[in-house]
Amino acid sequence: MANHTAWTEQALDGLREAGLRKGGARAAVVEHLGKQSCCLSAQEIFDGIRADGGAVGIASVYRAVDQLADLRLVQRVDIGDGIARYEPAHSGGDHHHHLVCDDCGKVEAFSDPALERALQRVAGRRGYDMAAHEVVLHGACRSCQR
Amino acid sequence: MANHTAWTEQALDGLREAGLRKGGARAAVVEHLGKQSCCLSAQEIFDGIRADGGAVGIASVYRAVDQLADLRLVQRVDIGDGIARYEPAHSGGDHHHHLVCDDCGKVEAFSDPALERALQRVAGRRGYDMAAHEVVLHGACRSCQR
DNA sequence: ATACGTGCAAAGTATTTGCAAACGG
DNA sequence: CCGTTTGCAAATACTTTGCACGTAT
Repeated sequence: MANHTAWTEQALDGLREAGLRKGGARAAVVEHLGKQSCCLSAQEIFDGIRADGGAVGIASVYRAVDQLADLRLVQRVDIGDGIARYEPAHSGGDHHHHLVCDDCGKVEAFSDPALERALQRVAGRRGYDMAAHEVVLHGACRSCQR
Repeated sequence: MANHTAWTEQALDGLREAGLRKGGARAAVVEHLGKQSCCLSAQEIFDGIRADGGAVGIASVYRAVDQLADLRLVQRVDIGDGIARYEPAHSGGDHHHHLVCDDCGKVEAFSDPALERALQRVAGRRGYDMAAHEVVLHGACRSCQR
């Protein structure tokens, strides 16, 4: 489970290979994302870094997640509230998607191999070289049903 | 295939049942959406109605799609560019999802029963009463690969 | 008649960009 | 050193809201 550190290093490596320097803000964003398991908005990343004593600008957070997304090191997640969220792109087995409760706003993660297979099949059938994909389920969670 | 009209009527019915009056802007949005098969942004709906000679305000378009989404008559689609899109919610067999080419920006629709089954299974397993779901595949389309 | 719907313009939020100073290699 | 990165503030883009007027029922 402690592959957070693993992702952090993989991300820093990826940035270096892309010819990007390791500035303070970029490193702080990578480190903060590496500590999280699920998706965070730019504002949440910004607040989190500040809470840890870091002094970054929100613009740098946006620039960092944008570059990381371009390099496929982070996955952009859109749960439908108009706020972009970002999470480490797990090339390995941690890959997951999201269940959103429209009632209480809770966001849960899930993963399902059959779903992934179906997606691969669809992409192949259409001749797509699939770089990423996103699945969001909306509904009422168990506790919100009545 | 001419269930566009069918959806239009279903949507107007739904609005009436919800106690909403049939104002000009709302009707124009429903009619315009009914003519489309795939997702449109608020701006595109606005432009389309204007092109047809209608005179609506963009605010009314946003209000209309918002109400239609609340009534589950339209599905909100987020393809990752920060612009919300909307399309008729096909309760029937027209249900589909989207393939986005990150290179040329093309958006294609697809549907896959195995995918739907996998989603239902996941929701059931987690005790979710699934109201909607969205699947977006990103990648390079056949023509953009080289 | 009266509450609801609409259009416009102003406000609000999330995100991007210009730029001079700080910094990494 | 020199080009990249950063933080700030201003700009932009999409969406929402306030309000006076129009309209459906």
